[in-house]
Amino acid sequence: MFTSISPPAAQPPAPPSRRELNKAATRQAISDSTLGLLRSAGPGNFTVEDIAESAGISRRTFFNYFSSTEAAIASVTHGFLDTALEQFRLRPADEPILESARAALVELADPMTVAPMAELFSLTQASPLLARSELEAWDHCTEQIIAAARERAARNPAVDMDGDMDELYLRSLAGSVISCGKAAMEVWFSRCGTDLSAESLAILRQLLIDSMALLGSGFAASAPQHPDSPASQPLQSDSPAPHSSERS
Amino acid sequence: MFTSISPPAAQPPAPPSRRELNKAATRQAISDSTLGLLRSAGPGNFTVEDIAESAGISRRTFFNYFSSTEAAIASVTHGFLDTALEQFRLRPADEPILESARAALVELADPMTVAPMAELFSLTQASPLLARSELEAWDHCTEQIIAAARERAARNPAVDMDGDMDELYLRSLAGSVISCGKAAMEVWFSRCGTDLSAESLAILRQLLIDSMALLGSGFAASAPQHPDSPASQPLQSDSPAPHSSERS
DNA sequence: GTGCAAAGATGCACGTAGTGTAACTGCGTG
DNA sequence: CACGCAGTTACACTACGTGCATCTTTGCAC
Repeated sequence: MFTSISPPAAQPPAPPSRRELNKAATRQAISDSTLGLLRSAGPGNFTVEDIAESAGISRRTFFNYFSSTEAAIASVTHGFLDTALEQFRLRPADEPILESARAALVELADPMTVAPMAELFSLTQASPLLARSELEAWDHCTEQIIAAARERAARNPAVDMDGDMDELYLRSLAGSVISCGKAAMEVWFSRCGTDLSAESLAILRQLLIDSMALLGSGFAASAPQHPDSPASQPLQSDSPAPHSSERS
Repeated sequence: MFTSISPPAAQPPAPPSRRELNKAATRQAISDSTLGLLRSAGPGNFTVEDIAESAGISRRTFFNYFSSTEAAIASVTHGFLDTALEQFRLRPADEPILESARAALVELADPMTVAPMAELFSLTQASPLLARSELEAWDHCTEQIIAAARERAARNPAVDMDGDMDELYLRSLAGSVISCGKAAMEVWFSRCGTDLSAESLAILRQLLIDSMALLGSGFAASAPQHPDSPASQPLQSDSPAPHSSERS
């Protein structure tokens, strides 16, 4: 993937200037140092000055990149959710949102992608100090999904956007999707910890699929009385997943 | 509908001791002073010392009650969500969770209950500073719902709790319910602002009902193509709640 | 009432978080 | 090479949150 000759004009693809590079490197160094201290010292047991020293920068510079230690830590979550959003955005516009979400989430069950998240989960266990920025990250992702879904609908005149209903619909759906994805992640971690083996990732995939299926089925309109009926049809990850649209 | 609120509470029926009373009064004074400053100065434009002075206490005492200004502000949201949880908990144990949630949420559409929330919404508009504690409050409510639902299931041997599925089910459902309730509140506020008239509350009720219906129907497995079909038909609270389309 | 013990409020000090500001350094450009 | 600018750094300052010692209030027994 050589982006040929794109001097400094293109917006996203080719600004490999020295300054941008240094900035990215510094940002990464800060993030790494923060994670390192989180590992060695534990949450709440190190200061911004420690991070700065570890990253080889000044305390002031840290705040030029992140507004707080929590923000630096949450950059992991942001990166994780950004890949999900990326996947979501390049789904076909006429696809049901739930199906797009399912597809995007399943893409996350990849070693390189979940590894940082899994470690973050393990490091922030029983530490409400860090929960704040995490919640913010998920909430931010919700807003992004709303924006993406709205833009998708705008490009898709087939669905009539009744100005009255769409706002509630979009916000409810996006929030629920995020909540279910989060729930799947939480259950997965509580079950598999930081295990990144193929079986563990398969479980994660299935949990994500199941949570989306629960959402799509309206949670079976009741309690999970029949483990076979509501959402556990063993649909495997890469097969087309017919996804029978269950309308009422 | 007078819920016959007797002066003391249920479990702690007789602790009107002087100490408890003073503590409650101080706590309320702090909360009031904080809200007052939020009104007069705006978010981020006053310090803990200002609150303490306004409440007639010392700065140190403030921190004996709240860990931060945000926490003091979020006490409003906590109170709001606590009433919802209270309603949820006294629903019959054999009722579907979604229906219980719907009933509990509709109870919130009461002037005395929503008034503080509505004002908080208006005061914290465009202020991400306060969003953190708000998110925490909603998240805390989610955990409470999970706990309540789990306890309910434990007392209801009819539903078999498959140890494998229930965790994902509970977390997904609870998170989705909260997300939808939140979405309804947000839409309501963006539409009605701090209007607490009967019509406005009817709209809120209907939004809450609609969001739960969306959830129960699996979001119609698609986009809201038919404004009449997806979620608005079955239940009307007590007023037709005329839907007026306004678009930006 | 008086005395006592515990709970709570207060003042003080300390470390840390963020932020404004001005000086400084290295990269990009003419 | 020199200039301009993005980015870094040092410094100062306000505010936050907490530990600790002290003082005041409350509850209780006598």
